[in-house]
Amino acid sequence: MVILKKDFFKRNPKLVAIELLGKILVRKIDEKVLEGMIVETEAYFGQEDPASRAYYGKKNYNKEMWEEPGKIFIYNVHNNWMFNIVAHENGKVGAVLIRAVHPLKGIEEMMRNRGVGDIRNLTNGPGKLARAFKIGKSFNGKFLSPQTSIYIEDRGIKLTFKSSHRIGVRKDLKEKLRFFVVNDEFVSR
DNA sequence: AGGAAGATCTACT
DNA sequence: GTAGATCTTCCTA
Repeated sequence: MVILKKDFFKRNPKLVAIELLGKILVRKIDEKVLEGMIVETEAYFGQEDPASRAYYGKKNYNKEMWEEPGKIFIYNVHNNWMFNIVAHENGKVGAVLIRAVHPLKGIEEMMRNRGVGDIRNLTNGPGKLARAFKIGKSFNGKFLSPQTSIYIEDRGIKLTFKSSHRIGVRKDLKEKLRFFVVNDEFVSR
């Protein structure tokens, strides 16, 4: 039961994306605890990556990708908040997008936040999980930690995973940078 | 002011 | 499973 710290994210985003699978996303809201196991991620690099938010250089809306690993990076797409974690080696740029989690605890609360009764539809997409966990723009630029009420735990779970190309992007790199757990019903699509 | 956006929901063939 | 409309936020590449 280890809380992931900055060092974990201070590596190649691809590696971080892979190792994030099976980790537990924990969110505390007042007395309530929400937990979900991460089952789908995508890695994004800096200016060399045409699908990355950082492709056009440092802007107001993406500057977090240049900042310290372990920070939360949030942006909006079609009225959905995307929950990313800054991850890169020293002097580089990058982030990992959490695309889906497997709900473990606080499921009723997630249903309330989402306005949905079907558990399979609760957190199987980036915008959905953000809504279920009540994650919005206000967390942008904050560190993952118990103090900010969002953090990630390692409980030693290891799972088999596969990779594919990233979803929804116009131009992708040759490399496959989406990673997902095999046989988990909460993987998106 | 206009448009694009790494998505989601609904309503179907 | 796929198609089309549409929620809002943030940009002007």
